[in-house]
Parts: sequence; structure tokens; C-alpha cells
Amino acid sequence: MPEQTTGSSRPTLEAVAARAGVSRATASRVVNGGAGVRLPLAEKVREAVRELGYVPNHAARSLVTRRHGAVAVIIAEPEFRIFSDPFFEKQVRGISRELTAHDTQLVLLWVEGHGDHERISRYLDGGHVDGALAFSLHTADRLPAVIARSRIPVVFGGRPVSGAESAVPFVDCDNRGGAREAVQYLVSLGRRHIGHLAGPCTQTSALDRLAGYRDVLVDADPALVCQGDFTRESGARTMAELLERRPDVDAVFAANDLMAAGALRVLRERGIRVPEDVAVVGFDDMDAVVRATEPALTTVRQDIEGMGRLMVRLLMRMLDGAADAASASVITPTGLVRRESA
Amino acid sequence: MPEQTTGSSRPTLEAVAARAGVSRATASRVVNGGAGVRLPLAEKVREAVRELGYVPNHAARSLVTRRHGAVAVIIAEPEFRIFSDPFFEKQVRGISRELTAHDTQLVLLWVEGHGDHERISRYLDGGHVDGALAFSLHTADRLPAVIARSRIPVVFGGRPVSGAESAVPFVDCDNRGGAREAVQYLVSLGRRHIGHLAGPCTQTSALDRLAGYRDVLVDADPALVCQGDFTRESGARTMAELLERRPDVDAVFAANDLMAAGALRVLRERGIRVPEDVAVVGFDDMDAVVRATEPALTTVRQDIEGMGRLMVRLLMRMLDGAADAASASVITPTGLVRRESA
DNA sequence: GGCGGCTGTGAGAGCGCTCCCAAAAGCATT
DNA sequence: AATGCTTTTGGGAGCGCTCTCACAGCCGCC
Repeated sequence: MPEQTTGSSRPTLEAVAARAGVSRATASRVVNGGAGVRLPLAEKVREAVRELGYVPNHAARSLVTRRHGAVAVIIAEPEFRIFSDPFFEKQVRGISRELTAHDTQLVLLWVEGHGDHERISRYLDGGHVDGALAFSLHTADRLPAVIARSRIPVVFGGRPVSGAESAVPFVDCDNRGGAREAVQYLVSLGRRHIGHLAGPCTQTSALDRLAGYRDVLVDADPALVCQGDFTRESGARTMAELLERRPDVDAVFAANDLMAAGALRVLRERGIRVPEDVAVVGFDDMDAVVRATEPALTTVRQDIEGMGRLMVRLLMRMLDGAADAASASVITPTGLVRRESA
Repeated sequence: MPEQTTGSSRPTLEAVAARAGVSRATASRVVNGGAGVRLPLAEKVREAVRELGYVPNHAARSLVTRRHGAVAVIIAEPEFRIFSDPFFEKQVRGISRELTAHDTQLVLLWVEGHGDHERISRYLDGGHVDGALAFSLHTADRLPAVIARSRIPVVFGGRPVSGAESAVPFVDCDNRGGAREAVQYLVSLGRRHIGHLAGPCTQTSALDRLAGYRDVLVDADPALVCQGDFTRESGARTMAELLERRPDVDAVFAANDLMAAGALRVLRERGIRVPEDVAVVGFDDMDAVVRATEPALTTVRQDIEGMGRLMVRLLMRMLDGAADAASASVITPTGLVRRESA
């Protein structure tokens, strides 16, 4: 097997110790913070490190510490083009930043099909990473269950399906509370016939937002709820549907901003004024969408990057043994952002 | 320090060997393919592996093999929202798939600012990964140089700036040849005043496409080239600019599809017929863009996912010592896709 | 039937590091 | 100056694996 690294082989801790005139143990202490080493010695070691360009061998270290300084981020792409989704981009960015702050690496596991499940589970149990972060996308997907069964701690982004694995720790925003606030706001505006353009019923976020809507409008006409799928097109379609079913509708709470944007287009096309005739509220506060709507979209804001960061913090606490799965989940607050559409 | 893995500690190769009644060496041989082990013994070992749920300890293995089975993918986000960019998504997907095929993990390094350079370089030299993949985004960025200086093999996506690091291996499509073909096609259509909506001069892909344009139109009026930046908006702006400068323009080669889409919009707004009055050709053949234009965009196709895969293959060959940096770069072919706009 | 040349197997070293434990050194007391 | 402490330091084991090397079988061959 040919040498893969150029130049001479990397210096070991042994070499550093020899050069500094100390034992390997002392050199190790200095490299790992230097607690309990007298200053002049520590300085000598640090100098040796510098001169030799010493970089600790990670494999050797984690062989004994059983820590890897790495966390897996599992991204499934069953249907969504995950990365193009600005939601995911933000969340992954938050994760990445927080991991960097914890001096931890991000190992990306991109799951393609169902055959991949076995590979993922082997990887998680294979001692490559200390923990994992995953996203609960669809209620039908078996992947979350597979992941949760692994022997390393896992934190989910988004509330997983309730049921057997209720003990799975997750971070999610207060979808239900946010929806409630949005609908309550519409009520406070004096709106009487408030429709809901719902997201796909395979995703808990959509279900929770629908639940929030129902919390406020306990006995709303079922015809006021139209089933969409979080896309702009479905927003347009459901809005049209709603107008047909209930021409007297005077407000709409869309399950996300994209659907709200689709709805606004339809309303504009039909000459229905927003917010005068129909008030519209979205969910997510996605810059790219919100900035482009006309009128500017009133929506429920959630801190997506912050949720990513929280996922990491929670995982780190679990790794430190300071948090246990059952009690650890975090629900982040949402807030209504009032603009022009409602 | 509390236990981080649940349950009893993982079985070692020693345990497998004991259970199978063989030596550790033999067990190791079986786990690694089983060459040179008699069948009955091998079967016994495999059974022990199954019964114990043995998974090799990766750290221990790479401590001795000096292989990590992991490759870093370095993503800088100087200006671009990398992940939202469908180009990157495709390329990363290709990379991910090919890495999986090579049983290699993807470690994502997300570079934020310039202070991060040191961290990246330490990581690359820290014995975490066998090689790295990076993208040469902007000629001004120092990052590629930092990366190229590391002691592990690196393959770039996109031709890096020529100059000092000409020996850096990369994978890129034939930007220049593709541009040439596009412009030649416009010429063959009988077009006489062919403009170019150029991409940012800080990116080699844009420069190469411009060069291809110039290859064909050696002494074109400089006024026919307008400087954009790969965005849809810049496509619209440069198209307007071009129409002002040279109202007689009868064809346009845009540096990418997004710019072409912007250009089409402007042409439509002004009632200029495409392709009758002005023919338009793009570059990239991005589904999302191409599918949405009216008329359908004629463009230069490049296999982005394939480029991602090639990056991995090239890196793997370098890791095997079968390819050396200087001679290894790959230029993938492009092809004109004729639709309606030209 | 004994002997070279196989192939298959096991013993053991050692990858580079951390961490336990014992020894040494320092310090302040008596 | 001797004692009893605390802090620093070094020796050495061992994390789980691979890989070299020596040895044990086994074949056919003279």
C-alpha cells in the first residue's frame, strides 16, 4: 500500500515529549489544556508542539476516550429536495455553527432509499460518532424509528409521531401555540369566517398547526379547512377551493408562508383585497417568501437556526449525561409578526 | 464521566474469536473479507459476529490502517447561499452517492469566515479524513490555497484560478467548449449580432464561458458583452443594457440559465419575439429554471451530479496512489440541448 | 516414506494516545 | 531539620484492532 500522506510521517506525542524533555504523560496533559502542569514545563511542551507541527492523532485518542468529537446529521430525502429547502438550510446552518462552537464535527449521512436504513444503523452503532441529529419528516417513514433504536443519543428536529417512541427527545417550535396566536389575532380583528389552508397530514408540524387553529375555532365549519401540502401551488389551489366552498371567508391562516404566498396570488387575481376583504396570515417567516409578497405577509415567526443550535445543545447535554431522553425535549416559542396582510 | 452508550459495552473482536473458537487474527481476517480462511471456520466466525452483534471499532482500525474511510467536503459560504443553490445540491448529491458506493463517509466542513481557515487546515491535517473535496468559488478567496496546502489529497470542483497552484486536481465541465458550441449554433442559425450576458469575472466558469464566446466571435464588438453575476436579476439587467447598446442584437448567449431566464422576461416585456427576433441560449440546463421558461430554453447541458461523482472517483484514485495531482484533472463534456428559444 | 512447498492459523507486537497509580518534588509546618 | 501534607511528574498498562512472522498441518513428489 502506497503512502497516502506526503512528506515524513506525522510527529507523535512521544516526539513532542522527547523534544520538550518531559514524559509522554505530561505532554499529553499540556496538549489537553495543561491543567496541573507547571508553567515553564508547559511552555516548553507548547514550543515543541509548535516546532514539530504536532497534531494529535484523533483515532488514537478516541480509541481510549471513546469520544469521537463528531455528530451525525441524518438527512433523508424521501420526497423533498432537502437542501433546496430554505428551512433545512437554516437549520443545518444553526447546527453547523453550534457544533463548531463545541469543537465537534458534522458527519453528513444522506439517506436515499429504504435499503439504506441498515447502513445508517450500522454506522451509528459503529463508533464513528458520539450522537446523531435527525429530522422527523413524515409520519410514515420508518427511518426515525430505526435511528432512535441506535445505542447513541439522538435528537430529532421536529416533533416525531407520538406513540411508542414518545421518549424520543426533540426540538420543535410551538406550532400549536403559534397557530393559536395567529388565529386569535384574526379573531381579534373581527374576522368571523376564518379558513385554514392546512399542510400535509403526514407531518406533525402541519397537524399541530391545524390543532392550534381548532383550539381557537372549536366548532368551525369543516369546509373552512382545505388540505394542501406546504407548496406554493397547493396554497393557490386550496385558496381557490376555499373561496368556492365558502365565498364569505374573510380571513385565512395558511400552514406556511409558501402556501400563504400562493393564496395571495389567487386573491389578487380575483380582485379580492388583502387585508380588507380577506386577511392572510402565514407561518415560518421565511425571508425569501415574505419579502416578495404583496402585500407584505403577516406571519408567525420561528427561529429555525436557533432550533438547529438547540438540537446540538440538547445533544451535548445528553452526551454529558446531564439530560435524559424522556424529559429533554424543547419547544421554542413563536411570535406573530404583523405586516400588511392581516 | 458517565457512560454514554446504553447497555453493556460493545463486543470486541476478541470476544468474537473466543466464541468462534479461533484466534483474533483469524476473526479479523473473516471480518475483513475472509480471504485465506477455510470455509467452516469462516462460517463459525460469521455466526459469532451475528450472535454478538459485533461491529468493528473504527477508531482502533484506523489507528493501525491509517485509513479513516471518510472524506471532508468543504463548503464555503462567502456570499452564496450554497445549499439553496441547486447546482450545489446536485453536486453534493453526486458526491454523497459515490462516497456511499465506496463505503466512505462524508464529513461536512462548513466554512464561515476567514478565521475559520486555520480550523479547517488543522482538521484536514488532524487525521480525521483521508482526503477532501472542495469547490473553487471565487478567484479572490484564499481558502482553496489553504486547502491545497494540506497534506491530504484534495480534489476541487470547478477549475481553480490558474497560476501558482496549477497542479491542483479538479473536475470541471468543458465550459469553454460548451460556450463555443452554443455560439457556433447561433452562428449556424444565421445570427449576426450575438451578444453575451457574462457571469461574474471572479469565477472561472464565467470566464471560461466568455472565452468560448470569444473563440467563435473573435472580433465581436465589445459592447455585445455585458457583465452580470449569474443571478436572474442580472440577466434582466444585462439584457436591457444590451438592447440599449445594440438594438440590432439578434441572439444572446447567457452565461447561465438563470440569467437567460431574466433575459427572456425582459424580451417578453418589450414584445421582442424569441427566437424569431432574438434567439437565446443558456448554460447549465437546470431543471427548475428550464422547465419554467417560456419559450423553453435552449441551453448547454452539463452533468453536475456526474461531476460530483467524478470528484470522488478521482480522489479515490489519488488515495490509491493511482493518480497524481498534476495530471489527474478531468474535464467533462457538455452538450447543446435544443429547445424553443434558439 | 521422507522432504520441499504450500496454505491456514495463531502468537505477539505495536499503532498513538489517555489515565491510573506510584514516586518525586515542593511547601509549610512543627 | 524532620515531618506530613499537597502538587507535579513519570512509568506503564491497555484501548481494539491489523499485520508480520513463525509454525503447523497437508499436499504431491521423488
